[in-house]
Amino acid sequence: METPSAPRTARDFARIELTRAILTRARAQLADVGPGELSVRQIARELGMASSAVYRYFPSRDHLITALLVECYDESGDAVEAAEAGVPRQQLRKRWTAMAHALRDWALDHRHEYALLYGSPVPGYAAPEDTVMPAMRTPQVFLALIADAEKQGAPLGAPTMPVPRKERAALAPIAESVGRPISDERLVRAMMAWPLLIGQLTLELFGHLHKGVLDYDVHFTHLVDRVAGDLGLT
Amino acid sequence: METPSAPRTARDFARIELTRAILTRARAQLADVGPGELSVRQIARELGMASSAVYRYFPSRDHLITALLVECYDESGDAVEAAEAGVPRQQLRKRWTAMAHALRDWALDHRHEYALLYGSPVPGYAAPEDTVMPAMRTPQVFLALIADAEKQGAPLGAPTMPVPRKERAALAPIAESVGRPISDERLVRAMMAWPLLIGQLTLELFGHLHKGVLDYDVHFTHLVDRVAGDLGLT
DNA sequence: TCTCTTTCGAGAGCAGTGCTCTCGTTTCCA
DNA sequence: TGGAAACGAGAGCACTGCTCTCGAAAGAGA
Repeated sequence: METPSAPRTARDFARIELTRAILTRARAQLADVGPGELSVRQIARELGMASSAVYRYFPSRDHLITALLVECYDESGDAVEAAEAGVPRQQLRKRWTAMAHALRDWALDHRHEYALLYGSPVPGYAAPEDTVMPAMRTPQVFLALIADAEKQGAPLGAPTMPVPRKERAALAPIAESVGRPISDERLVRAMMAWPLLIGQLTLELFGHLHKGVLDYDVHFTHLVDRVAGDLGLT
Repeated sequence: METPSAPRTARDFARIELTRAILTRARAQLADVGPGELSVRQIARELGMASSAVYRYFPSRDHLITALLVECYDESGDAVEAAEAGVPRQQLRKRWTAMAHALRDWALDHRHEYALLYGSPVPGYAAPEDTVMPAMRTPQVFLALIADAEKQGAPLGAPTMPVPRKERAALAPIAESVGRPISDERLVRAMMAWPLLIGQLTLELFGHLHKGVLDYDVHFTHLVDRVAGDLGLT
């Protein structure tokens, strides 16, 4: 599993090259079969090697899938970060809509990968430590945006209800992990925007909503706009 | 697959009994393995029959899973309907919180079943017609509640933004399917509450949020309260 | 440069899967 | 009561993840 810290010998190079090749074939396979149907033997076959040889590089199918998981987290994180970074810092609303639509676009282009990230956990429920950092990238882009809004003193949308003490306590660890000041009210709204985004994409991609009855493009756009208003992003 | 419309012979009775037995064993197996790991052979083994015999009752594993799907939709629908029906009609807020918490409770008690319903689609992406009716039960409870709120003239929470023409057009089919008048603004908010609910449950159950860092009980409660306020449920 | 150890790929094999086909047996219906 | 339909069991096919062994290749230390 572990890559040699400094590739020195020809063997080291061959190893990381083959590791990459395996991951690449796995990704390609993921394009049309879904994480559950991913086959180690098929990958080996496409690479012209014995299936047992793959296990020199990934000790099990689950480890392979885990590697795929961080790769996909990183890729979607890249897409979101790039889209968000392309907008001038003070245009908060546009930064939000850019990242939201970037995530959706990526999801639509990589349905099985999205399922791998945000669908039901596929292996024997193992979320190894390696995955939590890459998984946090997109949420962190979002929270940084929220912190910027706080810093700019962007007024929130119409007030709703006070944040009770218990909820404030529940959110405290998250507020702390951001490392920048965010008002409770703003944080609560942010903590509703994220599952709304994921929930909407999940319902769209997994087809749980009556197919074709809803124009997802315009609905998603409107939904993102509303969230922007709610978060006071102008 | 199809059950005899009127069970008359002993064979008919045996058939529906065995069909039920298979489904029951499948449900039991689903309690601790997840939809993807569901094994026809294992079910046959537990029932003391040859695996080939199962195929007399379900032509394929996917058909079995589909049957499981409608069963789970119905079960969660029952739970939600029961909880919502136990609240006096005019207490709109309580009806909402009751159904939301009922859904979450059911999901927490049936994680794999929830994954089957709202996680990544497990078979070769087939959502047969049989599943759409049961799948609509819970959303329909919710929409009926919204229609009741409209009828009672419950004032919505603080205004946010107007509903653009395109969005109104997109939602038209859904408004129509409800069959009762709902203002655009209210419908839009309802159409945000539902994915928020599903998204929150998905993130909680699939553990995509840093484990243990958030008290899901209190957060979910607060979130549901906020949605209630937003929907004008008092 | 020559050993010695580690790493590698390939092949066979195990236990499991979904699914099909056949072959007697049982059940029902006319 | 005889023919047709449904049934359960078993063998078998093609596939899976994974393990083990074995011979070859590569690197490291002398």
